[in-house]
Amino acid sequence: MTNHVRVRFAPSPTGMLHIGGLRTALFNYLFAKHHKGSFVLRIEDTDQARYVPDAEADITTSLKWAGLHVDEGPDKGGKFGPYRQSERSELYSKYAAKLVEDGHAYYAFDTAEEIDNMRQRLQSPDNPTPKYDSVTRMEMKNSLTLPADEVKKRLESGEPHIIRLKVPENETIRFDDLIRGDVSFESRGLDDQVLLKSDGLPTYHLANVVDDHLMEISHVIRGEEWLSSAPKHILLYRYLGWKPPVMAHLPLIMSPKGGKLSKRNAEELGIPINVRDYIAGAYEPAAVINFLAYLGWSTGDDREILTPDEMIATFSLDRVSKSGAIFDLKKLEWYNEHYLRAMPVPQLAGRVREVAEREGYTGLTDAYLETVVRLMIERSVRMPDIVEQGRFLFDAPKTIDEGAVKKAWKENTGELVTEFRDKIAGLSEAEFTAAQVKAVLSGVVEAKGIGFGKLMLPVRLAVTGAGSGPDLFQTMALLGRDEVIGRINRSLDQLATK
RNA sequence: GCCGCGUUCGUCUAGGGGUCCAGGACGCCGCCCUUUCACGGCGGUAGCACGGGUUCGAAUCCCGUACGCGGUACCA
Repeated sequence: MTNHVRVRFAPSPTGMLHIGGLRTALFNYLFAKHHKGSFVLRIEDTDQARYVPDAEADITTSLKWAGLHVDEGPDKGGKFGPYRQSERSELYSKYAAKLVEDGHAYYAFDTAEEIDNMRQRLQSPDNPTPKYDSVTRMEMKNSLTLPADEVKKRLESGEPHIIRLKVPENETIRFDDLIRGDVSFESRGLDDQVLLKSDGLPTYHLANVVDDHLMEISHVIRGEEWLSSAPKHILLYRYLGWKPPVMAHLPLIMSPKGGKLSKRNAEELGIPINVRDYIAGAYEPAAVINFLAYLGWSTGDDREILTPDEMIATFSLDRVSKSGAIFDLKKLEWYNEHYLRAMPVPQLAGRVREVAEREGYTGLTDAYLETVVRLMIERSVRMPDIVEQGRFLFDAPKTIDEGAVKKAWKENTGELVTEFRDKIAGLSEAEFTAAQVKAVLSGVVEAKGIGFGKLMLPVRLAVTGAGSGPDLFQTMALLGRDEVIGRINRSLDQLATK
């Protein structure tokens, strides 16, 4: 298994890259890197109707963001290209024709209506979705039922047609899945899968088999939603005379509400569904990757935080679980906090600057921003929280928390705060340090013989507008004497007129 | 309906016949730290779906049931 491991991530550009897709990509990537193999990106754009022009760029951007670098792909090239299926269409029709020639596939001329009619005719409570299969194909319009010369005539006249796989009537198809072990299907339960569509393009089933073989893919690692069609793929490998790659079907990522994680059942829970939403939400890629890695996989020891290298070193498919994993946003947030706090302050400050400037807080020094980061980091989940939760460090509060005022602002509070203000006004800007300001406040408190909080809380309210937050004295020192005094004056006015 | 795959704390999981009256992490709860909040530290809550086997012994093996999920397209 250590020989020439080649895996692929093969998304179809029908929409933005899904978080579940990123997890599939991650597992492929980790497996490839663990075995010193290749990670291939292949774009499965065989569905003209659902094609989304921006999707491929989104996939590429998302993988880069996550740090999953591809060894071969549309942008990167490689000796197995092209890596877009739309650029390989002749290949598929060639193999489809060969399959027909060998008697393992056949031409079908049925219109959509005719297939519909068949389904309606055969539909019953016992069989709600009749298939085009080994029993019904003999009553349809195809090269198995039509005389050879008529088939030829139809083909030559350019009549729209498709190619279907001729699934054997009664056979057990089994394969060994690396995650699930021995899996078997009865061929009678399979339909005669369409291989080549009437637009001349292949379906996923044909295309993935042809490409995986031609690209020398050693392991197919994909979501469990593909397990049911795996036997058809096994059949195709056999009929084409190829050795199938090793299969591994990953457990699905589920919504806390049940079912596959999808836009509908995730976004209302605050779970971003597309990778681009994580990027926009400023999640830490390392956190998302660490979180995703543990969704269906574990190291077997007690580690929770892993660097990419550690993941690569430890990863193995036999430690992937079989059952679906529910997406836990709280755990992702825990990971995100962890990685956020592990980041060097100057680096974080640089990123905070971008957010701050976008909101109009310009002209701030690096030193200022770095202090903001130190003050806010312990109470932020994502980077932009530093600005959102710490807005009072950028701007005077527009409002003062009503509830906190009710609790902390008593009869004589105004006078106390006024006295504190007058005292700090006597400090020079240079003297206006956290320690000094704290000493001033302590002095007032002691002189009045009251509790520390009786004055500290009102001052906090007056300066930040909130009843809680980072250390008040460091906050005031950062803001500076004049700003603090200005805010206190405005708050005093505001609270006096109530 | 049929086919397939699953089922250990609320969640992610460890566990691959005795060392498990089941371990870790997130969450939740409590205490400590702090004359704010948060961080941090400490502690706690909580689980082998059910029923039959096999075995001296089962969370671990087998069968069945229930439940969940996936598939059942000229979509991937």
